[in-house]
Amino acid sequence: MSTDDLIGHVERLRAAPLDRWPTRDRILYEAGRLMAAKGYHGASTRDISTAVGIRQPSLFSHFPSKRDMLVELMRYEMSVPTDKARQIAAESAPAADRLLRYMQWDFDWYARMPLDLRGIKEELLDEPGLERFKGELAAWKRAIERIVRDGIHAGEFHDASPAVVSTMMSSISWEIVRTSGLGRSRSASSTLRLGAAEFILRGLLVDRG
Amino acid sequence: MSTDDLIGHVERLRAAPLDRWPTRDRILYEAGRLMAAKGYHGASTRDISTAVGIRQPSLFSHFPSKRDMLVELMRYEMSVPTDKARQIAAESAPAADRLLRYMQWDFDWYARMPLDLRGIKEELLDEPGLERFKGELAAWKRAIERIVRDGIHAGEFHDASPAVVSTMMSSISWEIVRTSGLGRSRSASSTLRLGAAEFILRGLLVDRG
DNA sequence: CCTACCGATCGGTAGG
DNA sequence: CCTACCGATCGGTAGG
Repeated sequence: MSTDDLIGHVERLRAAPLDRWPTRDRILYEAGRLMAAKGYHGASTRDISTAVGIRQPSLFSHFPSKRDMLVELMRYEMSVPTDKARQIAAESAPAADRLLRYMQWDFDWYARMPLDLRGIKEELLDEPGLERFKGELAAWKRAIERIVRDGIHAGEFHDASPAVVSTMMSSISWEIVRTSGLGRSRSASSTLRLGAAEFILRGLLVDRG
Repeated sequence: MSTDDLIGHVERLRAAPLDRWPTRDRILYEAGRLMAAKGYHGASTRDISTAVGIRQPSLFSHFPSKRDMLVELMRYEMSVPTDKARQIAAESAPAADRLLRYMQWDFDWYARMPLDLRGIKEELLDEPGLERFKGELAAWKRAIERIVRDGIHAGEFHDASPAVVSTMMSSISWEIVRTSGLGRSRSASSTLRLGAAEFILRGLLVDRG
């Protein structure tokens, strides 16, 4: 599935109640929830199947292995935002515009994500078969830091460290993953969403509007 | 062990080569490293004992259970900084002073930590027997946000969201845990350490010095 | 999507 | 700190 297909699929899931989701997506939902609570290794395939309401071996007619559930969640967590960051970084609008627009898209993507991505951690990229996501993570970072560097070069931004900015941004996305999502309270994360983008821009802009 | 004892113990570990550490600390070191790489559940007691160079059952003459290794690591990760934050928050110096001083201490604590704390995640607080650390996490947050609120009230700081500030700060600490420590490169984290404290203060201060 | 089942590995104990 | 070993649980397969 392409990035646009994944985005469209998420829209459809958001529009339907959980018990109307295809089994495959319900498996992904419960796998995400349990990996968030117990970690990837701590969430057993029996836990997942019980939550879905099927028997453990039935999982393997939807996914060839537990790892493939993780790979699918990783696409939502990482591949889609990386694609979006690359796309916005390549535009020619002022850096402040691009950075704000990306942050809004990013924070919104995670805040409205119907799957639970809290268990999808960077260390899992060391698991065999997940190495390819390391390249995507690096590409995301490169895209964001390119926007910051553009802004510094154009005199819009202070001479801040691009790495500090990308770090703070991904930390905030992660915090949004942690505090929002289906079934969790969104109020804390909505304060964060608005406050953080403003805070980051305030720290960067030479001319504070 | 009290907070001061833990701080002193860390100083001593830092001063000695790993192979001169007491077995108990070498176990903690390898447990931390492996939990960072594979998660708490993914790091088996056999993995840990092999890394230490002893047999698996020998671990249990140093720790009553695997969970107790986690509890000990949690003390370094959480109890010590919470104590320090509470202490600095209670002082009467200007908020900007206190905030900067705490950030310097905090970022330095994690940057020079000889144990690997990357596997010590907030979700683990839901494990049975670890609930008490939830209170410490809340106390840390309360202490930081009290400093920010003091600063806003005194007119030193903009009317920012205290929750956004504490979130950004803990995200940065976490990033330092991820990028520094024994055997990892410290250069990225030293940029972050200096840049982030400056960035946060710049975003807060009414009068940008 | 089910029942029946596999070999491997888990955390931990007994006893020295 | 060791050897020997425990019952429980793991991810996954066979065959319908």
